[in-house]
Formats: sequence, structure tokens, C-alpha cells
Amino acid sequence: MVTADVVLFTIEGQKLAVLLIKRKGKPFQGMWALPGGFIRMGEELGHAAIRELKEETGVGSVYLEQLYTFGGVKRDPRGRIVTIAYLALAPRHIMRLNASYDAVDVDIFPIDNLPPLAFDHKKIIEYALIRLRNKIQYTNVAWSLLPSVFSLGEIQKVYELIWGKHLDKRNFRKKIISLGILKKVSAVRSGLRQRPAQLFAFKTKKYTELRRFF
Amino acid sequence: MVTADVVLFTIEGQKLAVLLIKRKGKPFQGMWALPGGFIRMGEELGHAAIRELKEETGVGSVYLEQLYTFGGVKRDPRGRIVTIAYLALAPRHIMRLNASYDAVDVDIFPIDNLPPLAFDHKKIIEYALIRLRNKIQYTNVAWSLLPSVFSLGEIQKVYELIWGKHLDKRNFRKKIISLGILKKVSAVRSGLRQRPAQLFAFKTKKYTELRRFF
DNA sequence: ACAAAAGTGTTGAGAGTACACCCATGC
DNA sequence: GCATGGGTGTACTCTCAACACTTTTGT
Repeated sequence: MVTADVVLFTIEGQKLAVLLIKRKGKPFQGMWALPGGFIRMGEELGHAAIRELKEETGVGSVYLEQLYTFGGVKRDPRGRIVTIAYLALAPRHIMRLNASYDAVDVDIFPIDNLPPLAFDHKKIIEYALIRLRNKIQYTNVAWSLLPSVFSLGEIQKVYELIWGKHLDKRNFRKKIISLGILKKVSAVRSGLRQRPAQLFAFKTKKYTELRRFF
Repeated sequence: MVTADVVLFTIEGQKLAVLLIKRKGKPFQGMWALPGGFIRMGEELGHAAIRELKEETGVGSVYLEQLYTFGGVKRDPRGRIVTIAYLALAPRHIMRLNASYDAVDVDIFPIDNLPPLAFDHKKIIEYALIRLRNKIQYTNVAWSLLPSVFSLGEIQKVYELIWGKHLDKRNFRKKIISLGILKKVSAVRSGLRQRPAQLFAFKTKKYTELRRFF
């Protein structure tokens, strides 16, 4: 028996947050858990992950990568169930939360304030967070958490939330610009009672790895 | 149906090499493949990998890490079989090759001269190689390929074989020593017709990650 | 005028890279 | 004496980290 579970990170309310569902079925009925389910016959592994996400969020194209396979003999009281965990990233505004047939509720929780979780899902989320913190050092995946245009302040905030620490503004800007993966767009963000910010977009949203990123 | 397959790298004949078995059973009978097999009920995933390795090499304690889970619908002609691939490392001299009940032969092949392989095992080996090349940059796993004492020339050779390129001797020595993970042993390697080499051992063989290694 | 985020350069320290010669031994 | 790998230091470049003030807007 093989399942796919997905750790979908997003940014909400100035926090790094994760999507959870409240389980309708047993075991752990009524408890919060990662979205996931059995892989169907003839279904590609990654497709099962996307299918589960789409049921809960309406979103079908997000950044997705295989994280790790958890197969501890005792992780599921029903018996030996192996789960292939996926890491997903999406900007908050494209999601429409909607409890599907296997959930009574869906919500997004900041990672520093998670409810009690079913199975070994807490461990899976911790593992995903480590992967994310490393991955944004040498790839451009953090773009998956941002809208298509954004200010330098906003992208810096994403890094700060993921690493949980403050970064120097001048050094951050120097580095992110020297990478050559951003382009200015002609618009600025104004209307706030502060100096308008130059907006940027990524030259490409294709996944790229870079030698020593941050 | 879930299997575990193992990519065991070692150094043999001044080459980076991988352990393969010649399959006794169908499908791909008589073809070379990675050692592996079905995970038993109630068996931990990593244990299945070690069990398979032990059958073929007699070696039970080697460096082992989960690599990736391959589940392409068409990867096995018998039907949907998901395999959890493992990366293993061991020094050549501790292995005693011995074809077990599911193999008619066992051998070690240099990675630049592999025979045709069953299933998607070529892809799995390529994936493992990428992981290994990255991993030795920021961890001490390369120690798993060396005997317990070795000269600086020998450890440099391991890095060169894995990366497939020559490294500067002085810079390599400076760095590896500055990491502070090696200790001199009192012995030297002599008896060759050349200047005797100071031998070293690792202070610890415990897996450790280091910020920017090489 | 004030609050709030945007924007901008320099300096010092440490790491990385390139590079060439002598040493100890066995045959 | 020669072949073989062992052993050693310096100079340059580049990257990283620390650090503070002015600008533009809305209220």
C-alpha cells in the first residue's frame, strides 16, 4: 500500500505556513493531517500528489518535488503503509481552499503554530522545512511563493520568513541583483503612504540551480 | 508492490565503480541490474536495502541513505512496482562478492563502462552519481570509501575519481586539514619505492554536514 | 512633520585559486 | 641516478559581512 502526502508551503499573514486538512475518515478522524491519499493503479507518483492538492486548493500547477519516502512499520495503525512525501510551493493568492470528500475542513497554519497532527506528519513537515531552507540557498524555487511581480522588499521578506532571521537589506539586494535572474518591470508599487517601490519579475520561472546562491 | 534497490559505490582499480548482479529470475533474466528486492511485511525500508547488500557482499554496515523513489508506471513489465532506491558507500576490501539465490553472478563495474542494465537502473545510477558528487561537497561521506587509515594522496584520489577531474594538491591538503576532521596516526606508509607518506584517520566516522566543504 | 519602507557604497576579513620546487625512498 | 608520489608557501582575486543615512510618498 502506497500513498502520497504533500507538504504545501505558502506565505500567509507574514508567516511561512502549511496547508492541512481535517480528516473525515479513520484513523485519526477529526485530526489535522497533510493532504494525501492512495496512489491509483496506473497513476504516476507525482500526479497523485497534484491530484490531492487540486482537490483541496483548486490549484493544479505549483512547484512540486519529491521529498522522501516514509515507511516506518508503525507509522500507520492500519498496517504497513509507505508514503511518498512531496514538497510543494505556491503563492497564497492563487489558492481557493475547499474541503474535498476526504476532509471536513481545510486550512493554512503558520509553521510555528501547528495543531496536533495525525500519523508521522509532524516529522514530515520538519523534514520538508529543512529541505526548503537548504533549497532556497542554491535554486530559484522561492519564486514559487511570490506573485509574478514584486518588490525587492517582498522577496527579501520571503527569505527571512523561511530562514527565520533578519537579513541585511543592502547585501541582499546586491546579491539578488548580481544573480541576473530578475528584470525590472516598468511599474512601481505606489498608493501606500511611503516611497513607491520598483517592481521586478523573474526572467524565467523555470527551475534553475545556481552555484552558491545565498 | 514496493521494492528496495541499492546503488553501492566503491573504488576499484583507480575507478569509481558500482556493484551489480546478474539476474536469475524474470523479467530481464541474465541481465545486469542493481541488487534489490521486495520489502517484507514488517520490515523497515532501510533494512531491506541492507539485507540485499549483505546477501551479495557479506557486508552489513556501510553508509546508506535513501536516494529517491522511482514509480514510473512502465518501469517494470510485470506491472506497477515502486522502488525505493538507496545510495550506499563501502571500501572495496571489506566486500566478499557472492551471488545469492536471486543472482547468477555479482560483480563490480566502473561507472564509465557499465553493461546494459535491466529496468530503469541506468537512470537510477545516474541519479545516485549526481547525489554523490554533491554530497561529498558538504559532508564527510567520502570517508566511507576509504580504509581506516590512508594518506592524503589517497583521499585526494577519491575526490578526483568522484568528480572526474584533477585537483591541486596543495590547495586540497590545506582545505582538508583545515576542516579539522582528520588526525595523524603515528604510522607511515613505506615499502613503496618513494618517499613514505604520513597516514591519517578520521577523528570520527559519524556522518557530519559542514558548511561549504569543497 | 512624521511614519514607513525604498534606496544606495565602502571597507576589512577570509576563502578560493593559481602556481613550482625539493624530499625520501626503492630499484 | 632515476622514477615515484610526498611534502610545502605566497600572492592575487573574489566573496562575504558589517554598517547609516537620505529619499519619496500619504496622512
